[in-house]
Amino acid sequence: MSPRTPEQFEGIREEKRKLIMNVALEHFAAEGYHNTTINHIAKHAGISKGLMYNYFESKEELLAAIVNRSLSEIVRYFDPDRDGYLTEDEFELFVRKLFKIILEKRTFWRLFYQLLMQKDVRDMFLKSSVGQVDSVMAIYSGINEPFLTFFNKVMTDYFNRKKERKPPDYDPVVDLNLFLYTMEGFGMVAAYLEGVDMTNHDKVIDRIVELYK
Amino acid sequence: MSPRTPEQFEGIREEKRKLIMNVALEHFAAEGYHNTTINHIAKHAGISKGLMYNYFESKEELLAAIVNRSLSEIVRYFDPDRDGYLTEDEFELFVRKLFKIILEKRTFWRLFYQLLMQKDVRDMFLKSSVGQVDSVMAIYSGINEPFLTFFNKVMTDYFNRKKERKPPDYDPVVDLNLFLYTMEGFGMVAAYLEGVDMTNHDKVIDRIVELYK
Amino acid sequence: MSPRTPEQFEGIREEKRKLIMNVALEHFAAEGYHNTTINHIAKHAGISKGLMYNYFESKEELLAAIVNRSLSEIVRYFDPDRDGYLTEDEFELFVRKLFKIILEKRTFWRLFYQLLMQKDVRDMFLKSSVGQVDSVMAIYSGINEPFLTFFNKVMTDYFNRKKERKPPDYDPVVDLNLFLYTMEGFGMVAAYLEGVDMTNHDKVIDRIVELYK
Amino acid sequence: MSPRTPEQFEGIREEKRKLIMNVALEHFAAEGYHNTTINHIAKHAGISKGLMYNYFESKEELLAAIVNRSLSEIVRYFDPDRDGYLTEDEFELFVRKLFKIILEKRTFWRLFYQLLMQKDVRDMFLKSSVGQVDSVMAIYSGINEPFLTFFNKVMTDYFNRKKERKPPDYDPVVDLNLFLYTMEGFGMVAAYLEGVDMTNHDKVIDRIVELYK
DNA sequence: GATGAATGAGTATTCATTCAT
DNA sequence: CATGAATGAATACTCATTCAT
Repeated sequence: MSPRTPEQFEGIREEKRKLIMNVALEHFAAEGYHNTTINHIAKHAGISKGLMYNYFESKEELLAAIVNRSLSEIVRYFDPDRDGYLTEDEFELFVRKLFKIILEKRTFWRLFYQLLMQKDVRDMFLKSSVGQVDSVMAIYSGINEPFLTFFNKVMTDYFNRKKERKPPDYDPVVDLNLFLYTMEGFGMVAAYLEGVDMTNHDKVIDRIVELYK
Repeated sequence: MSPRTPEQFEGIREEKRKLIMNVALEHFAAEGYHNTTINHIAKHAGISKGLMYNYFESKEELLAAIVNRSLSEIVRYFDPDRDGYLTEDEFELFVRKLFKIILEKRTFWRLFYQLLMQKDVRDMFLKSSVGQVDSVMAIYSGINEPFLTFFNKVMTDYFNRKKERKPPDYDPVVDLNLFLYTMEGFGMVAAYLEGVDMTNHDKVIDRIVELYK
Repeated sequence: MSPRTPEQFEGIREEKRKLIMNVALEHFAAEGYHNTTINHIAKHAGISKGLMYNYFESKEELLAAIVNRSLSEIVRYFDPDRDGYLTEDEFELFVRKLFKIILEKRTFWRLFYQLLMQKDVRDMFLKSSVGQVDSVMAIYSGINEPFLTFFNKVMTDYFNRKKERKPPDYDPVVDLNLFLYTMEGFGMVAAYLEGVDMTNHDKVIDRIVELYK
Repeated sequence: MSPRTPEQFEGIREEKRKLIMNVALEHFAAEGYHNTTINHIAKHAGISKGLMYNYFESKEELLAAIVNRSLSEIVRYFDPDRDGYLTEDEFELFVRKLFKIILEKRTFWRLFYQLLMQKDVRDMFLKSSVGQVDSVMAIYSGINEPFLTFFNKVMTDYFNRKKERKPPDYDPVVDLNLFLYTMEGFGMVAAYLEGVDMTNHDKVIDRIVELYK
């Protein structure tokens, strides 16, 4: 019955924010951003519409918070030693990690690809564009430019170094592109095919590692 | 001064229909289906809102008409001799054709991927789902089930036959999946990266053919 | 192949007008005035929307034409010798005629009662109101004031004269009102009850005659 | 400054609902259901269009709420001891009550008859139809089937029993029909004739009681 | 903090009517 | 005479956002 400390209040606030974001992610991913009403989210989060606006300035800001949270998480997930040098084994680890996170966070990816495809929403995030690395990655840039630059550099470097182990006609840029296409194609399918049959996706991963390591 | 003949009317209708569909495709692809208002389309097509409804029963029907038109075109595009047997050279031809159409119809694909990502819109088209072949293809099924079944069969057959030319540990299902992922990833990137650098995409195609032929 | 004479043209025009009016009546009565579109009528009459406006200046005018035609018909139907004196036998004849026409022209009455109930439509017809005689009759006034005045006078006169044959407490105004209510209630039920059971309506008529003759 | 209690909210809701329904009834009755726009109602109720939809899901639902409220009231009004037996005095009471309510709720009846006459609106309410008892009553059935069945039974029973007190050629079905026609005719006239002269309606009631008791 | 009543700009759609041919 | 393409004002309904309590 003793009055709550400021820390407790802060804790409660943080919990509520998380709750709202989780509920919103669920519905944004399932029904689409435009089709999900604030009312709907509030109701499912067990709070009032008004309170929503106490936690988030707008529907857009709510979306941004969700995307940023998940992307940060992903960036953290790949937080390497940042030495900028990817060994073959580190590459394999990275690929396997990437697949793991794609399959684990399917709900978020469903939302993410959806956003990627809608100009107005994309514009919220996408500020600058970057050369080699592609659109899925580019969306980071609005949020985590340093990571993207880093990723770009490391990957290009890795594929360039492969040249030594490959036939003379080997083109690292082509290989990098193919690798990225494959990962993205997989991501999209994994995110969107409802009952995606992943029984043999282990073999697929092995094959990718084999092809691009 | 003499009244218009039925042929003239038909001509006018056909022209206007095309005009509206083209304008709508442009805007659906660029701004998103939900964000493109009928008003906007009408204005850009230089007609009144009311006339839109003389040609299309609803916004949904307009979208359906656009998608059906393009998909039919694509199906026709791949209309083979239908002997169900894909030789290696036919496979190569098919891949090159696929790339060609992806790059030629980027506007449509931009719309298409967008639709794929939005549950409510997807539900308009997606009726039945099919085993092996993935989501991008599955959307055909609502429209051209026979083609999809055919495509599925032919591709599976082709990759199975490759087994003879490959090492003993070769797994055709894995290879087919990788191939599809790559194609889809490429499609998405091509459709979405605004100024996608396709300077070396010929080499990419060559490499794909090399990998999956 | 000889060119049509002006009379023939006029005849064709008259036929088309009738056709349109009949089709329109059918649909106005069944689906309601506001729910029946000009397009619908034109299509069912086998002509173009434009031509409709060659025959009738507006939807309203079409409705007015229909109502006027039918009411005139009814007025003509009751066209008496206009001596203003209704004998008991003439009264009975009149009642039986009234029932006959109600049952024969149910489609029209359905429309008529519908119009009666909608202020905006009623206002098209109803100009002046009249004392004793009620609303169904009052609607005539906009169209056939003389008939209504006549009807009013004759009926009042008839019921007044009945006083001699009735008990001392007999009130002709009350009786006239009751008579009119009954006729109107019957009219409404006959017009509106889909499969109105009229098997014993002969007995009902007999009884009305018996009561009010 | 303290937040409103749920009871306060409920109170506000109830008041506003009533307000909207009353305003809507007024306008529906006067201008017709189709001619009364949501905008119009909102403006006259002093609220925004949007708020309307906070209280009623649609224009149709608003109408249904109005009709149901009034019909329930009427059913309650006639809620007898439900012994199913109508004595002569109870019949007289019932008739007088009926007239009373018709004259008191003229606005509602104006709407009601109007609805009865419009197929599309009627279909909203009219589910099942019933034998003897007529259309005005039949509209109850969608809402209060038990009451209608009860009414039907009691009335038929009452008129059948009268046979004993009447001449041998007395036909109760005919008499019941006539009675219903008269009541309905009166209802319609009362509802619709703007300045209906009801100065002598007491005598009319007396006469009806005299005729059908 | 918390509520949900209230707002209003926006959106798809309808339909009587006009008019070039 | 005849057609139906074209118009535009009107209409029901939605939803993010505000705000009094």
